[in-house]
Amino acid sequence: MATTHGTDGGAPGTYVLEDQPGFLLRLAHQRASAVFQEVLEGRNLTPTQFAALVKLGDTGGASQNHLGRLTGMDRATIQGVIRRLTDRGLIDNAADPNDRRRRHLMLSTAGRDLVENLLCEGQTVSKRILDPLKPFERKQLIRLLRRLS
Amino acid sequence: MATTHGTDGGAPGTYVLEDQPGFLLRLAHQRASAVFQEVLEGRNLTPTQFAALVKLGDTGGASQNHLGRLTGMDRATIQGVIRRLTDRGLIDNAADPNDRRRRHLMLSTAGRDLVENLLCEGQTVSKRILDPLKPFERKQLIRLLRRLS
DNA sequence: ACGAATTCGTTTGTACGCAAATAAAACCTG
DNA sequence: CAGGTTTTATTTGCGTACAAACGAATTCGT
Repeated sequence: MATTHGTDGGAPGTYVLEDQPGFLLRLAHQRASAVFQEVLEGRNLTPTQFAALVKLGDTGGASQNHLGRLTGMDRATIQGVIRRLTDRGLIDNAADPNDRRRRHLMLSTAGRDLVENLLCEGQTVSKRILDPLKPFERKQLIRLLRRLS
Repeated sequence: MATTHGTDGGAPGTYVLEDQPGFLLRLAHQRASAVFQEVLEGRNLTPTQFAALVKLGDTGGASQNHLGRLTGMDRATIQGVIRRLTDRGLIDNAADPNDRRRRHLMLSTAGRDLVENLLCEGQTVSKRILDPLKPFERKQLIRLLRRLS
């Protein structure tokens, strides 16, 4: 007999929005962003800004496009993100002498200090997002999500 | 010994962006939206618009805020979504006689026809999103995502 | 019944996310 | 080395997503 749930179709006329992966991913992402804002309240930082800062810390410096690839933002998106972080003095934004098309991005001293202080809160965000799951399920979810993209 | 992966922290100074659930959810959601656009190419419809239409078909009619709650959109967001769908003649948007604050929303005839034709493509979208996973993993992922929100 | 609190919808402002067009610089190839 | 292609960054336009403030309508407590 056909169940209402499951991913294998069900009855011909059946389409349960709440069971579709796209819909569930949208809601899960919304909740993740909400948790981020809650934990980093008052920091005035978005998840994408945080990602850009962390990756810039990891790499020690990158071009705008390259950083975008590392953090999953296209050129139009990363442009605004970098502009806002540069305006706040968290990123040093210099022309690349070797390739005048590129902007060489680095964390400023203030940026480096900020990231260092924020990594701990980043861990808290991840823990809170995964809070509804049992430990082994958290690893499962991470593993499955990695394989989706 | 501590591994580089896993959700239980790892070494004190370690924060691997690619292992964080928020970052992975953002990427997965981006990919899901891309698949949606690909499958429904030329339809000029977004995932949220699709969700609103489907839910309006399920319920047979709802107020704007109520529909927003069902589809995970806040008032400001659902407002624009409904306006665009109404402008395109897919939704009938009437004043509620019982409560003059509310707008009573229903699928128009064109909207009902469209949704009926689109449900099949919706199934295709879901299948394509879950394509990288084995069948039992697809059910696992859906189950875990449901518990996150 | 009346004032307070709540709900509904709108509007404004900020920030992703992406398509498409543009300009400048670097590259490749003949 | 000249001409075409590719890469980098910017800009415009549209569509979510959400906070905050607002007016209008309803509901609730007393």
